[in-house]
Amino acid sequence: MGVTIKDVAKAAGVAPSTVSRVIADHPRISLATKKRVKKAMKEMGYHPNANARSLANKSSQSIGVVMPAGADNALQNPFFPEVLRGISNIAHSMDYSLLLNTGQTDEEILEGVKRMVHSNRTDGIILLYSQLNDPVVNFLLEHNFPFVIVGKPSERIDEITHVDNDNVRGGKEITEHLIQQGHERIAFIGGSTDLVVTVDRMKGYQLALEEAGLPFLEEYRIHTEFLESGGQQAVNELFALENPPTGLVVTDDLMSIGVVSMLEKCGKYVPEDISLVSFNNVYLSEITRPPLTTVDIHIYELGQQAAKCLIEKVKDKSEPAKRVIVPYTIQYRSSTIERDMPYIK
Amino acid sequence: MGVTIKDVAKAAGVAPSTVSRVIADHPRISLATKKRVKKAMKEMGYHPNANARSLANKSSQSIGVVMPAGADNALQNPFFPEVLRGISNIAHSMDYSLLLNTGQTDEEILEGVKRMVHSNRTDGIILLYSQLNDPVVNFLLEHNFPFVIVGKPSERIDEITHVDNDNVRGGKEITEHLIQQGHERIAFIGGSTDLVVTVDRMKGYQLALEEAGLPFLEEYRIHTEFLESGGQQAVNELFALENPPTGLVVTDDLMSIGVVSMLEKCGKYVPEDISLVSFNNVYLSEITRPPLTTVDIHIYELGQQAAKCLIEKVKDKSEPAKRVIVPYTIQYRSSTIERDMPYIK
DNA sequence: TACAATAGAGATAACGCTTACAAACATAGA
DNA sequence: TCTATGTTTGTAAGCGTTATCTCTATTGTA
Repeated sequence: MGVTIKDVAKAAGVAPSTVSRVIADHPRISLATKKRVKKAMKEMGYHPNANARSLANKSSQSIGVVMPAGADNALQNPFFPEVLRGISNIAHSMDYSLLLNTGQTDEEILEGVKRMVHSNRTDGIILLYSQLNDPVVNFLLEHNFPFVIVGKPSERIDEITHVDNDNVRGGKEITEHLIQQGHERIAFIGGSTDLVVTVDRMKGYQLALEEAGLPFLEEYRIHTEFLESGGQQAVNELFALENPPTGLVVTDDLMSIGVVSMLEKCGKYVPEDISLVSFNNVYLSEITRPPLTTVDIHIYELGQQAAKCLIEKVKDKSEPAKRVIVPYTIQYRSSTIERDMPYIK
Repeated sequence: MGVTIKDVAKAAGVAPSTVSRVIADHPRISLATKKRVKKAMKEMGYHPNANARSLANKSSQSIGVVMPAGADNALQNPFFPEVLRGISNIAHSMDYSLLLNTGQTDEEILEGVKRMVHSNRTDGIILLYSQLNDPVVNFLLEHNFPFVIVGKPSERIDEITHVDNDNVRGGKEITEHLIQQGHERIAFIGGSTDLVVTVDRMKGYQLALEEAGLPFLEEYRIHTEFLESGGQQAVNELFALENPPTGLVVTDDLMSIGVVSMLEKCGKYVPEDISLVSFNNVYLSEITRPPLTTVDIHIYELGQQAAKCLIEKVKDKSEPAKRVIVPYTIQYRSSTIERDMPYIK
């Protein structure tokens, strides 16, 4: 149905291989024929067939993007469309297509990745999450298939190209902000400890506490997804403590919104009764009430960098594993407030 | 590098075509050889090359998904990951891949779609938005390329398969809820009128007002993106009116959160001072404060249906244009409150 | 002037798979 | 025994590109 390279060749009075060379912008081709062929291509509305190209080239000019498994609402996090935008931006500018992979379960994801890789549909893969002992990572590593992780690999970190923020430092700095405002009882609310990002941010939180000589208390740590009503209960318990916290470090803006809401149910207001700091700086954190003081991790750029790294790696398989740290900035807004009450033993 | 069909054929002592037939589950193949070939495939770790397949088949077993242009924050709307999940679910189960297309501008989008179509990389396309006079739609229509719209086409509606909610009725019903609660001065806040969904929901709003004998006032309608600070100003103006509204119909949960926040800046609280109803029922609308009374449009199912329709259409091009209406439900939560104050002329 | 070097373009063989079409084989009916 | 019929498999020609090799002019050099 479509116009093929042969049709163009015939029309331009050259051989198919010549047309191919024109497409590839081969140097050994005279300006005259180049023009003639290009004209013919335009006139006939010729567009190369990507599948044929991929077959001959053994390269698909497309990169796979893997979202975490989510039967739950985690995927509703604006983080994902935003990284996608960043990735898409670079991919587009480099003439790569995006192949998306999602799934309800980890097995489904793995299966999808296997398909992508084995079927030669993609040249490389970007993982939009990083969790402990991920079979997908192992698979990719085993097959020596180019991939990059957005986030920090949970193991074999030196072998895996990844783009990340310095979440430990970010966690530390944002916690310090709370400390500087006079808070001494600061709790931590984060997602699953299987997620590397949670662990890192908590490390930063711990570091800040230690440096300030504040205790790092077990009962001040909550790990929840806020999908189950368990979240509410955990928060309740936190404030039923003898010495409830006055400051909260929450690892995600979306989660923060849930927390603010839960607190209010208990009659606690942010920031009047309790200060809260958060991570990601999605659009929401600006329009919610109160606007959140949050670590802006520059999601869009994370995506861009990931795409860049991957394409480099795809073009030259011998490219060594790299680590790109996208600097964060802190958005100071109004979810925290000065506090001078001293720490009560 | 990879194992090819020939390798398997040799190993199993059959011809390549036989292997191919085994893959395709061709009926005219003896159980014995089928087993033998399958065993060989497994042992050698054979996986068909998708590009070669697509080339021979003239079908790529993959569907393109087009997100709206967004240099702005509109894409951070949880709507998108959610439809994607729905689409992905069906696609996966039917062994289709997902090709994603985004872009900063409308031109970029169009260009991307053209590439997808011309390069034979995709068998069909799902549009995740519907706007007035969309060049993408025209292009697809012109080329008679299978596609479906999530939403309502702005024109040639009978020629375009689309899956949508009854947004007019939804708009009407949710507005009626406000009216039943005694509200008589109800304003409307929505996105651009270029978006069909905005128009439809507004129509429903208007219908409800008219049926209840309430006036449909120009000054009660705001169209904004809430990205520009213009949003704040518009809301200010609304409440500077002689008779400010006591009820608000907002076309999107994300927008609602912005509105609630803006109102609070003006010292107005939802639902105490003003009731608010909304659309979409994303996860956020449940965890925000107050939890929003909102029209649940079943985003996930929209995605599923769209994928199903597209795949049908792809498999049989002569499939007529269809219209699938996913029923909505209303989530009553606590962003509205009874009001008995009568309408003041 | 002769001969190597080189630029420009054609022929042809992959790339891995599908699919008529043909061939081989077995079975049954005459 | 021989043809007719049906089942199972093989052969080979694409699908649309790219890459390699070859051939012919043309240019430069001794």
